[in-house]
Amino acid sequence: MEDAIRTLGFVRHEAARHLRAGYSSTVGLLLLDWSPAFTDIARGVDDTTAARGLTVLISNSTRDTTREETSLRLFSEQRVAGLIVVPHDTSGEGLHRIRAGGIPVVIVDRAETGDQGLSVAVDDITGGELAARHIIGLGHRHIAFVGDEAAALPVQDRLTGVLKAIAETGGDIRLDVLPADLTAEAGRETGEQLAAMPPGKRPTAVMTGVDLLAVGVLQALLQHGIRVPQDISLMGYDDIPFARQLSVPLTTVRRPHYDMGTTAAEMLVTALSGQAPQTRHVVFQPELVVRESTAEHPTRPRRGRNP
Amino acid sequence: MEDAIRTLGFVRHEAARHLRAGYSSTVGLLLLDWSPAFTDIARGVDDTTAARGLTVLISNSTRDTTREETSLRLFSEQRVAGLIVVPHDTSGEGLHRIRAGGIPVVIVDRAETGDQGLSVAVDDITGGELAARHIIGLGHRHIAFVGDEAAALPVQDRLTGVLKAIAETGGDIRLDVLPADLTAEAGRETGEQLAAMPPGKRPTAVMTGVDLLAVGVLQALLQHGIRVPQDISLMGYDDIPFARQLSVPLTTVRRPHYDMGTTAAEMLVTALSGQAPQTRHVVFQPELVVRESTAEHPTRPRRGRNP
DNA sequence: CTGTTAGCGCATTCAC
DNA sequence: GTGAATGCGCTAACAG
Repeated sequence: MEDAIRTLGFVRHEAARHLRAGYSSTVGLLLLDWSPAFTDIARGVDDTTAARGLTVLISNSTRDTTREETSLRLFSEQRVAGLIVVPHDTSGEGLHRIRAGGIPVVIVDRAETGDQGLSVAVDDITGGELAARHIIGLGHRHIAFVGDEAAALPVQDRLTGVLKAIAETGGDIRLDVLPADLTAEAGRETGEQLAAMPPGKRPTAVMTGVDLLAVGVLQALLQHGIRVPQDISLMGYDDIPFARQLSVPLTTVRRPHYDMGTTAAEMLVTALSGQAPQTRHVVFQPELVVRESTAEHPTRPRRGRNP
Repeated sequence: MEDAIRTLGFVRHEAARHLRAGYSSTVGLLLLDWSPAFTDIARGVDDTTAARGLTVLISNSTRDTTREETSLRLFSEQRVAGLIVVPHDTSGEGLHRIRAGGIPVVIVDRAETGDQGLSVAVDDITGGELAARHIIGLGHRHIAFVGDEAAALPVQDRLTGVLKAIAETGGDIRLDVLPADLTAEAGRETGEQLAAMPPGKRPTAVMTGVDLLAVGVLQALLQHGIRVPQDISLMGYDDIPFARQLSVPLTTVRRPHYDMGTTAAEMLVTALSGQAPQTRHVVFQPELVVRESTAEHPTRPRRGRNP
């Protein structure tokens, strides 16, 4: 019988099965873009769901509210069994509708609370503090933060952490916030700006909202003969796989993207099986990774050495 | 009316629509893995299909025949409208069944011919020649090729090109083929082997089947104090986005992965609309990208300078 | 132009 | 145990 099915080339019609059964074995994954951090999350989700026989519908919002809404509507129409979403900041409406529809949604990269939803996030405020303390501890007093404070919530959190760390130290520290999209190209442009400043007026340390920005900044700086870390310390955020391989191995703050993906997928699978989740909201702690792109401020020696 | 639909929260049931209409608006994308080159292809496919309102089901075979078959079966069950597949080398059967089923399939990264299928590939034999000529032109006479000759067909093509270029020069060139999986980790291991050889017996130039391998080789070499390119020239293949950002910017051969993705998706869209394709088989030409990881062989000066 | 109906392929139910 | 009937939600065809 099984043999006959195979020989005759019969293939089950999933749409019909789905319609009849009332449930599907497809889950949706909505990313913000295809950058390395999100690709790692996708890998984690993919590995976990594939092992469970689930199919994954992947979409990316390109950080655009309209495209996000469209993707969510398409997912709804597909009647996905569940959804893993890295939300764009202005979202909310479409997600509420879906959750109201009763299908489980795991929010990734945005801290949630309450006993309704499911989420996987990273404590980026602490991450920002970690980064800033490292830089401040190195003696830097004029720091730049590169990143789009206006757009991405997790980047805002990092900046909040930086400000918190600065506030704690007392207050003779200057922080310039340089808005930029979260791409290597935007990093390059910011690097150009930095390079164009007179050396005396330049920040001595640059922190970026994401590693991708640091990649661009680094490239522009080196191209203009500005040495990293001797002339400027540079620090990223994310620890994407290539951070350690850059021309100057990047000091950064690690976020466990792959694990975020597997965790989100596991939470979703649990929810799909109807079980109560162990924890509704997982928050990963970021970790400082010191490599070679940061160094002590050259003209301001360590406290207690020189007068 | 439209308003009423929106207010009442009505969402079309895609599975029912699909079942009734007999066709779906979902296409499948089957990758070999989530490495940067394939992610770029996915980006291209995603951008193109999203603009057309198509949903993309993404899966990866992890270069495993069984997983490939499973993915293809799942795609069949979903009755995807079309398929874009980067095939694992031992595949064929499952694809034939699907094509026999009449749904259009675009094969990516494998040269196809004939007036039946659709394909997007790169002339990797020429790419291999390009790479080898560059290395040979630099005066290297003992070369290593790192890559899994046994597994991936495109990598075999590159090696074929290398051998061709070597044959053309006459014959005092030694080529060591070092098998390795196509990962940075495998590259690291190969780099360790290279570092362990006595300097005199070491190849003076290393070509890798993919950039990811070169990343690992470079890391291991530098860690053992072997300078690139002064002690060993290193050359990759692919030109992944990070190749230029490595600690030593990588000389490599560029393949236009993103464009391969958009092209494959456009061919699929054309086929779905029932039109005859302009060309069934697109072959991109690779391009040599010389950066800083390759240099002249130190002990063998350029012809015509010293005796 | 609006309203009704039939049937896509499956899984579940009920009859045998 | 095997076999036929039903209906999931849509859309195309048809009737009014």
